[in-house]
Amino acid sequence: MKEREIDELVRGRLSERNIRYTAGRKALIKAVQLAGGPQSAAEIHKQVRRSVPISSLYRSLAILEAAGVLSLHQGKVARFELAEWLTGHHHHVLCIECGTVDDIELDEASEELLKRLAAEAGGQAGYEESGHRLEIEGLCRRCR
Amino acid sequence: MKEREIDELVRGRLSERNIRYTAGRKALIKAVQLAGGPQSAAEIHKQVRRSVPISSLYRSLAILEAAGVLSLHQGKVARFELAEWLTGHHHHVLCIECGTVDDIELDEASEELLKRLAAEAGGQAGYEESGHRLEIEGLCRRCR
DNA sequence: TTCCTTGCAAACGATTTGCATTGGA
DNA sequence: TCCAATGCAAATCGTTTGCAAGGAA
Repeated sequence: MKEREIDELVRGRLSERNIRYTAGRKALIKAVQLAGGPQSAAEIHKQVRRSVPISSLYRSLAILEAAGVLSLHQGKVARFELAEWLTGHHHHVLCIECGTVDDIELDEASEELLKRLAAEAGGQAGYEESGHRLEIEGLCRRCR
Repeated sequence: MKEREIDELVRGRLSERNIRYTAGRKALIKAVQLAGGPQSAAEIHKQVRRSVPISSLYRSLAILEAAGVLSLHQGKVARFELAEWLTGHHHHVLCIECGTVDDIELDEASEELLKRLAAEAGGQAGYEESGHRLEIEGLCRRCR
């Protein structure tokens, strides 16, 4: 999708919600779009420092996320787990409501499938695959 | 793997590196192990507040991670991307060397497979699956 | 004795908030 | 005009560090 289209879609979504699509926000969206992967506030700020002060940057990120224009690829608190040589290879399920993260193990066939799929897709992207992880999002039992 | 075994493995790994396996660290490992999923420093601290002050907690987390006993499931800076209704559904490839993150799209068949696999596995874990993401790690072209 | 680890307090960096001001619909 | 957005500075939160004291090898 090209810049112009995204721009129009974002403008529409925001105006429905009485949120203004100002020059600063436009710059911010453009920076994220051009990056080609998830960006931190600092990285975005690097691209828009002249036009957007850091406080507005953070405020706009929060507003745009709440409006569904941006999505949070990973949160800001570090999370630790036992290394895989202690736990065995596994994946995660995350509750979108309460934030719980549970470990899950796939059955052997699925794991084999996934491994092959990851190696294949990684290869096509020009990467020499060395690992993969699957994160499944949803509502946990308690939040349902 | 049971608590006792993990304990021995950790003790071994640490002693090789001249790192002491103190009561506080043991408590910390136990807390992570019992949690069943990646834990934040705050969550771990909740379990060991009587015995481990927050500064020691953070220090031990860093030491244990460097020793390969803990692994960081997600870092501490928030990262944003455009929502999927703007970009289309996609996944990520990460270079373990330079940290680049690239978006990739799977072919339809693989995506279908993955979607089914995620819904299935999420369901078994008691989650009502609403999404999934695959992160593939490896070496990018430039780093190879 | 040696040196890793601890515990407290101070320092830090990232993020948030209060408030007066600006600017778009 | 009205209310969202801005910009600065102060506050806050999670995390890190300095340093003196404690404890294991």
